[in-house]
Order: sequence, then C-alpha cells, then structure tokens
Amino acid sequence: MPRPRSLTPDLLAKAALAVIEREGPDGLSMRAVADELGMGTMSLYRYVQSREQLEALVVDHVLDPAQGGPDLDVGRARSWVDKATVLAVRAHAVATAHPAVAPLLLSRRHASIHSLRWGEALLGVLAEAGFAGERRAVAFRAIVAYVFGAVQLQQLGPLGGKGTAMIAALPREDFPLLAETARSARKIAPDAEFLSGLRLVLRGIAAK
Amino acid sequence: MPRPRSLTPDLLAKAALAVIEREGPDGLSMRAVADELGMGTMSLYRYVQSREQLEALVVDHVLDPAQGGPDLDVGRARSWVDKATVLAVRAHAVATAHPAVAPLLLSRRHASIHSLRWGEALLGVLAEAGFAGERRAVAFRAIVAYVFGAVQLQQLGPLGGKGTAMIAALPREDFPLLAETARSARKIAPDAEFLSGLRLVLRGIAAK
DNA sequence: ACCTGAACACCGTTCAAGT
DNA sequence: ACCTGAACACCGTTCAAGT
Repeated sequence: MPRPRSLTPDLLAKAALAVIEREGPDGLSMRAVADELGMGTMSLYRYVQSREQLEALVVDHVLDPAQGGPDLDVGRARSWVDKATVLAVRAHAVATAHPAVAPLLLSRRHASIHSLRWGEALLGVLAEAGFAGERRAVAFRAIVAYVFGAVQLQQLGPLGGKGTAMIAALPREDFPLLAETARSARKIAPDAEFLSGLRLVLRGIAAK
Repeated sequence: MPRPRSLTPDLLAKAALAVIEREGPDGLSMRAVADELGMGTMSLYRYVQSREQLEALVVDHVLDPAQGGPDLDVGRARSWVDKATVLAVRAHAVATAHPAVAPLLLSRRHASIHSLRWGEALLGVLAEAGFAGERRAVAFRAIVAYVFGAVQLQQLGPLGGKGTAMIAALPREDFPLLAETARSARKIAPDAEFLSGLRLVLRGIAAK
C-alpha cells in the first residue's frame, strides 16, 4: 500500500511563505522550510525538483486569486483605461502586501500560471479596446514594464528600504534635485504614487 | 615601508566583470574573482568589505561614463522629450550591452554614484521643462520604473531568455493573445520595442 | 512509497598567522 | 602593511539506506 503523501504543493508554499515573512527573503532555504514543516531536508525533494521550483510554488500561491492574489474580473470598470488600471493596481497590491516576497515575484513570475492569466486578461482589455499587432504588444509590455519596475523601485525606494539612507545622506549641493524629489516623494503614499504614474502611462497609450 | 597596494577598485571591478561575462551572473564569487586575479580569496577583503560592496564596484564601473557607461550630456537634443529619450536609451543600452550584469544593475544601481548622477540629469531635464514638486516626482519615477522594468522584462523576455520556451509551449487555446503577442514581439527588435514603449510613456507625461 | 542522514561541492566571512 | 590558509557556519543537491 502506498503511504499517502503528507504534503500538498499548497502546504509547501505556505511553509516557505511563513519562512520568508519571518526571516526575510534571504532566510529562505530548503533546510529552513523543512524545519518549518518538521521534516528532514531531503523530504522536500519528494514534492519539488529544486529550490527554483519551490520558489515558483511560492509565487504561484501568492498570485492565486483563490488565495488573495489578483482577481481578473474587471466587470464593473467602464473604459479600457479603467479596466487596465484595475488589473495593474491589483498586481501592484499583491507585491505591496508581501514585500518580502516581492524579489521572488520579480524573478519568477513568468513561471506562474496565474501570472500568465493576468497577462492574458490585460491583453484582452487592450484587444477589446481595438489594439492589435505590434501596437498591442508595445502597449502591453509598456504597462507590464511600468508595473514591475514600480514594484522594484518600491523595494529600494524612498520609503521602504535601502535607498532612503543613501539619498538622505546625499551631498545636497551635488544632487539638489534628487534631494528635493526624495523629500517630495516622502509626502506621497506609495499607492497613490503608483496610481499617478500608471495614469501617465495609460494616457500615453490612449493618446492618438 | 608600506608595501604598495597591488589592486585598485577599477582592477577589482574588471576582474569581477570578467568572471561574470565568462561564467554568468551566478558564477560570481569571492573565490572566483580571487582566482581571476591570482590572489588568495581573503586578499580581496583588503579592498572591499563584503561581496555586496564588490557588486557595487561592478555596477559603478559599468555605469561610469569614462568606461562606456551612459554619457549624461544631452546638449544636442532639442525638446525635453528628446533629452529624456537620450538619457533613457543610454541607460537601457548599458544593460543590453552587459546582459549578464543586468541583474546586478537592477539590484544595486542605487548604491552607484553614477546612477545617482543619471537620475539627477533626468530630473534636470524635467525641471527645465517646467515640472516641479509632486508632478516632477511622479514623472521621474514613472520613467525610471519603465526603464528598469523594461530591462527586467528583457531578461526573461520573449527574445533573451527563460520566458521563451515557456510561452512557446503555452496551450494555445488557453492563452491565445499571449501566444499571438509572443509572435508579434519576436518580429520587433528589443531596442525598437524599448523606444516605442518609452515614447508612449513620455507622451503621457507631456500630455496636458 | 515515502522519508531521511551522511556526504559532496560549494558559499561568505572571521581569525590568527605568515612575510 | 599587505597577503593568506585554515576553519566556521552556512548553502543546494546526490546517494544509499531506513521504515
């Protein structure tokens, strides 16, 4: 009789997520996840072929609409700009909600089925709006680049992280504008800033 | 008599760069760089406090205008849009020229003085164009997010990397638009795509 | 069938020692 | 002053063995 598997991909992802949220992004290791589950390290390899695959599991879990990931239904939005905004904001919200997972999100989102579904949904919005061929491809990639560039910026950015101390310590006379911008940016909430930037990008795409 | 130091930061950066270009981004290690230089591993710690600092040295070297990094002089461009385009394209070109260094560029650019100078230059262009306060901060960050998001996308993107196989293997009926876009995107050169997207972003910022 | 400890080939970094 | 080997506390992963 085969013994039943004691783990599901979902349980594995949850354990890895717990490690990341407790120890930070660098705290993730096969050994740490195994400890979290009370198993030997090598037992994980029953469920996952490599650390890379475990990371993909985490990303997939976080992006799962059934687990708090971005819902792809934009039914209520009227214009295509509103619909695209909803999708972009939801993707951004996921990264903001799990800052410690963001690095993984940036490096492994392409391996997640939910990320692909999100992309397909965004392309659907653009297609419905009449974009096709190369124009649609460029618009799509511009939005995606902005969304994930913004997530990345937020990781270092004036508010969250490592950039702050650096910029605050700038010799004011060498970088007057950067210093002033850092002060300006500190007054605006990251979500509002993301939305404002997104509006600019979408406006550029909408403009004839 | 103090023995003369046998290394400069520049030589160190060059050795690390050589390792990265030869072995790929993951091949970088203190031991590998020491080998490259024919020294003991620990000798590197005479010049650098940590691996992180060595990575910063590499980024700084790659972004140094005197070493092929992005020139900040936009004298010939006429409109602010043209000037911003020149700066953005040059930053993108550096990442494209050293694809193996791009991950480092993305994660450590904030620690580089040349990156700060580039930012200050871009802010100067926006300031000259009449942008101020919050509006300037948002425009600035939108451009930066797009530029580095695009670099990141190019790392995985339909052309370069790991994304390709994945997208090519997509079940066509589940992701018709993604599949079609991948085909569309394959026909357009990455540099042209970057430029087209950048134009959209800048157009959105310029629009009243 | 499922789980595991020992072992291998790596890391970055501390420390005490060599010249 | 400059350089270094040994050692420590980690990694991911292979393999042969336990139940």
